[in-house]
Amino acid sequence: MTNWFVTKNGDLKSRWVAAFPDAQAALDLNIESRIKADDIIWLATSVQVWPELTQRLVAKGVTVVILSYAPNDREALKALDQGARGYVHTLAAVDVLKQVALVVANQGVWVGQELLSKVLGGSFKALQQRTEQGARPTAECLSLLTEREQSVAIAVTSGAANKEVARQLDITERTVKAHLSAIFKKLGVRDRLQLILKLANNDYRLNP
Amino acid sequence: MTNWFVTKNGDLKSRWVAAFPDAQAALDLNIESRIKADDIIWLATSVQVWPELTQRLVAKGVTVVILSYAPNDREALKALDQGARGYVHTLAAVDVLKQVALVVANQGVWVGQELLSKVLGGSFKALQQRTEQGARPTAECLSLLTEREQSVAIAVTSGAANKEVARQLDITERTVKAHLSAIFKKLGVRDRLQLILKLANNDYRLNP
DNA sequence: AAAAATACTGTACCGTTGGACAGAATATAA
DNA sequence: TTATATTCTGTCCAACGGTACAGTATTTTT
Repeated sequence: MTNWFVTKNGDLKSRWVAAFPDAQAALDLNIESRIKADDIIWLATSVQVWPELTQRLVAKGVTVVILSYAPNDREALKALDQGARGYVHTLAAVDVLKQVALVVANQGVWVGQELLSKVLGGSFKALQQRTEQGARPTAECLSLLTEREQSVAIAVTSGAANKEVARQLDITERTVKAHLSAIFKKLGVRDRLQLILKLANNDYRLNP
Repeated sequence: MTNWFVTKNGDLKSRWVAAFPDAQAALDLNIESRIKADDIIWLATSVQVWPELTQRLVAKGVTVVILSYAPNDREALKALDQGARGYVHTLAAVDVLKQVALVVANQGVWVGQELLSKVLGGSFKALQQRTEQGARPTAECLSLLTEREQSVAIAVTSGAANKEVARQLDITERTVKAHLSAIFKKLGVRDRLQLILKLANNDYRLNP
C-alpha cells in the first residue's frame, strides 16, 4: 500500500512524510499507470482537474482523499459525490492524516466533524424537501430569525462579544443572551462559532 | 472503552461478543447514566425511540452506530442526520463490526459503500447551482505560524472547541491553549472569533 | 557550548458564555 | 378576548476561554 500525494507542483510536505514514510509525490499526469488498487491517493484541489481525476481513479477502485486549503461544504459534497472517501485540510496535522488513512482504508468516510453534520444534514433536509413538499430554500438562515435576532446575529458574526453587541444595540447583555439562545435554537447551532460558520458558509454579505 | 448493544429486548448476540469481548447489553432506558464519552453505542432500530435516543447520546459526545435489519437510504440518512457515526446491518459479520468500530472510533463515518454514493449523489445536485469560490489568501497568515500552531488554528477555524482540538491532535487542552495564545499574539487577534474572521476571508470584517 | 525556538503539561485565576429557571410589556392574530 | 409572537430584563450557575505565572524536553540556530 502506497500513499501518493498529488499536487500542482508535485511537492511533498514534510508533514506528509512524517505521517507516511512511504509517501510519494506525483504530478497529475502520470500517476494513473503506476497505482495499485489498495493505494491511497491524496489529491489537492490546487490540481485543476481534481474532480475528473477523482472520478477516473475511483472507477479503478482506488481510494481517494481530497486535500483542500479552504474547506467548505460545497466542495466537500462535490468531492464525496465524485467518489472520494475523505476530505481534509491540506495542512492537517500528522495525527489527523494517520487517522484519515486508517478510516478510509477500512471503508470509512472522513470529512471532519463539523463538515459532516453540515454535509449530511444538508443532504438529509434536501431529500426531505424533495420527497415531502419541496420549496423553502435552505440558504435563508437569517430569514428564519426575527428582525432583532438578525441584528444580534450579524453583530455576533462580525466578531463582537455580548457586551459589545449590547452597547451597539443599546440593550443589556442579558437581552443579547436571550436573543442568542433563540438564534442558536432556531438555526440548530451550539454556539457563536458555529453560527459564524453557518452564516459565512452561506455566502452572506455582512459588512460590504 | 465499552461497546453497548441497545436492543428492544436487551439481548446480546453471540456475534457481538465475538467481535467485542467487552460487549454489554442494555435496554433503552438506563444506559444514559452509565456510559462514558469514549464508549460506542450500537443502537438497533427495533428500539422505537432510536432517533431521539441517538440525538441525546450524540449531544453527550458518545459515538453511536445504528443497527438495522432492513437498511435503506432514508433510514441511513436519518441516522446520520441525528448524529450517528455508523449505519450497518444488524446481522453484519464479526469482521465488519470490528471494521466499523475502528472507523467510527477514529472520527470516521461508516455507511456501506453503495449506500454512500446514493445518499450523497442526489443531494449534491441540489446544491450545484450556487456560486463557486476559489482558494483563499489564508495561507499568508498561516505561514506566520509553526506547523503545530497551524494545525490548531485550522481546527479552531473550523469551529472546534479546545477540548475537541485536543482530542483531534492527541494533546491536552492546556497545550491547545498554549498554542492558541501564541497564535493570537502572532496574528494580532484577541480571541478565536477574530481568528476565524481573519483566516476565513477578509471580505466581511467589522473591527480592524 | 550557549541561546533560541518548538512542543508539551501543570495550577490558578477571572472574565465570558450559554442555559436554567424566571418575569413583564407591547403588538398582532385567532 | 384569549393566544401567540416579539422584545426586554433579572439572578444563578456550570462550563468554557484566555492569561499568568510556572516548568521540562527536544531540536535548531548562533
